[in-house]
Amino acid sequence: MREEITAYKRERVLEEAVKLFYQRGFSGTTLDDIAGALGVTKPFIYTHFRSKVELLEAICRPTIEMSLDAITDAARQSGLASRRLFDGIVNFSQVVLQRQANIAVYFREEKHLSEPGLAEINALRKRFDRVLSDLLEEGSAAGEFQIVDVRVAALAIGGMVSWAYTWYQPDGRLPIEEVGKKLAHFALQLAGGHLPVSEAPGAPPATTPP
Amino acid sequence: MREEITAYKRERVLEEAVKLFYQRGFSGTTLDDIAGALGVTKPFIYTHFRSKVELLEAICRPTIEMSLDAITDAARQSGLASRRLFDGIVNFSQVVLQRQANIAVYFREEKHLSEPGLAEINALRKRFDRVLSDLLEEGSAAGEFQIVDVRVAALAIGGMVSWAYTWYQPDGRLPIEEVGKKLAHFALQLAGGHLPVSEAPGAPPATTPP
DNA sequence: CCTACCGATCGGTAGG
DNA sequence: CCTACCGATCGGTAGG
Repeated sequence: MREEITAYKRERVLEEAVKLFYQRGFSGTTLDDIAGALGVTKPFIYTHFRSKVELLEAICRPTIEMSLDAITDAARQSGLASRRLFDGIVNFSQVVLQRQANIAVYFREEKHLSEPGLAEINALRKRFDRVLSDLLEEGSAAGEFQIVDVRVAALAIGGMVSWAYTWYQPDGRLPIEEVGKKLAHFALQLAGGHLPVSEAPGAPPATTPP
Repeated sequence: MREEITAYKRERVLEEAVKLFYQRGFSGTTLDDIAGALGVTKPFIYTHFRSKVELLEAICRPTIEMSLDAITDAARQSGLASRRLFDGIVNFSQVVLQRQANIAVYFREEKHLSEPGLAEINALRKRFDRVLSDLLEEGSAAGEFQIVDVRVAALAIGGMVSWAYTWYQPDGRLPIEEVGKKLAHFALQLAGGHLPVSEAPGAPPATTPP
């Protein structure tokens, strides 16, 4: 149980840190600010994180990992590339919009990450682009997509979705799910594809053994 | 002539500042760093800029103005919405990629802008989104585009292009012009449109008086 | 987990 | 007498 308490405290620090970094920026936020918001003092933070930069890395890396998982989980399925692309972009959009503050802090404060921390995250991003490129390539080979440059298309789609952290308003016109579906639709159209017209719920399962 | 010299000195300061802010971040760069790179001392900078923040604003605002002009110039032309969208995105891509460092610094360091400086830039960005939305709306009404949500589509296209500052490598595979055309192509496809098949150079001018 | 405090650094400005 | 600068230093604050 002690571990649970420790983990909880750590989470609370992260929660408050990402909120303040999002609002005021990394260098505009002091460790005293974070401590104050939690009703503790600065050294408390140092019992959970070695430095201000380590706090930043704990905000960024898991979020990038979730983004990679979102696209990978969908790409691994069986079925049409169009369907997997759509689902993958919906999943990825959920991560971007549900963890909007983390994504924003990552892209703004990248320069403050440590050398090894940045390297790890860059590796994850390369894998993301690779998974998306491979999926687009697969759909092109199958005649589902029409793409003049698969690598640039992957960057265009990734950017289109990532960018949503700059404009999405949680209390705005559209809920997260709606935005995700629309972005997935645009991604398909960008790739020159579309979902199958008959999307019956009773479609035959793809991996049923005989 | 004295004015020209002053303007030149100002430009040199900005040039060095954007380079260093791009490489090391706004708070990771001291005014002494910038002065040192120019072979002068810090007070020199203060004869041209009132503060470090004013330096940042001089880096950001003109670049956003150029982005707005890029899309507006194309949207104002006569002819098919498809053609104007294509040209507008090519123009906008040029700004993003030719002024890659300025764009990157703006998006990363937005939190360091002054209240009025940020407000001015936000107004420009709203106008950008409006011009692009109107163009998409126009093309939809003319039957050139198929768009489920024009406002989200404008944000998706804007994001797709803006994002290029994060991945474009000036010494990479593709020159700026090529990337611009590919992004414009993807934007058209995202909107469910395409350029007219016959793109003859001798097309009739649209505004010739009888 | 806090009080108390340091070594270092930075943006901005004085006098000349 | 002014504009354009430099050497030196100050007040205030940061991470640890």
